[in-house]
Amino acid sequence: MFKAPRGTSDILPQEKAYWRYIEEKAVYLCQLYGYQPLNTPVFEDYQLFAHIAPDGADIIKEMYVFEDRSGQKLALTAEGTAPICRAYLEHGLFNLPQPIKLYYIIPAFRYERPQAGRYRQHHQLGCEAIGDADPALDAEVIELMYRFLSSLGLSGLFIEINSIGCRQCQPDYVEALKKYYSAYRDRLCPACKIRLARNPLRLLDCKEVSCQEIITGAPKITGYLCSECQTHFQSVQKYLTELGISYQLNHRLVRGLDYYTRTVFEVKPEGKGVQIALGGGGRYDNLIEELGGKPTPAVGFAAGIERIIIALKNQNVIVPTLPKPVAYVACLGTQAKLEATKLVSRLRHQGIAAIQATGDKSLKSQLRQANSLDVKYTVIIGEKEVANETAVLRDMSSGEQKTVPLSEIASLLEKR
RNA sequence: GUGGGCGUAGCCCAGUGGUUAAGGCGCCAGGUUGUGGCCCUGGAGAUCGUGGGUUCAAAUCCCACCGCUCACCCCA
Repeated sequence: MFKAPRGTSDILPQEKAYWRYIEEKAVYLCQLYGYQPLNTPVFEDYQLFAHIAPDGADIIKEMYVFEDRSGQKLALTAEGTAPICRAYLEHGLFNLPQPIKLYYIIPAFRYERPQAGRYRQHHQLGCEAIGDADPALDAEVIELMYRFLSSLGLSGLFIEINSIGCRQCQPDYVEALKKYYSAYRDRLCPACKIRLARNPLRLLDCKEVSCQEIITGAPKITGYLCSECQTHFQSVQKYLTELGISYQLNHRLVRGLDYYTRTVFEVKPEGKGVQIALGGGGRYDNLIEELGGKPTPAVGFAAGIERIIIALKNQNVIVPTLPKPVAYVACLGTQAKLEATKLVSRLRHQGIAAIQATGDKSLKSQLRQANSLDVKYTVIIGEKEVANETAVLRDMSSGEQKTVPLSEIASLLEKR
């Protein structure tokens, strides 16, 4: 038997209730904040993603890379920001008044070992504000992300923010960090030895007990920010405070993707066990230039839909169920079935969700099915009703029923 | 990529070497003549994840692979 590939899953109707709920909230809030939908393809030129992280980075190694029949090297979308920037450039969106605000819900693919909240195909809601360096946008994006998650009914969310500087000041900090760490080289965990050489900022993120002490004494990036970055970061914080968004400064927060500059942030749910980030993002003022555009500042976030669903379940948030059919049309006999078929069609044309009994089931089993479908009404058409051009309309919760003219069924149901 | 736990019908699960693999949920059909939800009765549904091995005999022991899961790594 075939199974869904590892790290992927089918989303069954019951699960879809969560998706509907999340997507509706997302679409509503995004338009409320002035973000417009833009969808990018599920695969892109492989080279597009080469810009989001250094060569040896995991996210590059974890990409689904393949060649199509023409030999072009492609990759399944690994994250949403680079494709959005590509589309921004490709369609000349920089010619419109800036900033451009876009959102998307797309699948993203990473070949990694699956576990809770980490899948080979997952889905992200992302929002990007491109073309303006205003710290008010950083705050707006953070507020939007926070509001989105809390409006879903999630509680205990906490936001962490940090600034990782810009091309001017970050290198100074990285130097200082390297210098500090080189004194402890032999005490570092194996992973950190690699980080020291390859991606020193990630040293701060290490969870190894033996490295904690070293991290504590490490220089903090906030001490190395250039005056512009400092001012920017302070403004972001001021805006957040004014907006009533509470946040925690975490000078150890760095993000895995290469393109981030200045503001970075994450949202996590409180609770025991691992705290996986529901969403994260930051400013990426260099990415568009790296992709071949003019220097263009931008800021955005992405939230993981599957992770949000996990959090909703953990917190026992009740989500609205998917709509149920209103009427079930049962029938007895060939002639009745014909009438039932016509009635169901008429009901549907009038916007009344209706289900027709199919097969040759007994009335008993038809009603059983109606019951399990949780319909409000069952319409029963038998020999007698066919002869009289009537139908029995049964209210499934009260069990009351009456015989009415067939032609009136639709309008009777419409009123309820 | 590293390490731990697990893998019995659609779902939950009993069964740790020996006749036709148990139960619950769900599903299907009945409980007289055209009526659901409760109850009762019956039925269908399992190559016991896959492939090897040990043994007279394996769902039960061993190995490999696959998958699930948890932690690490990384990330949404």
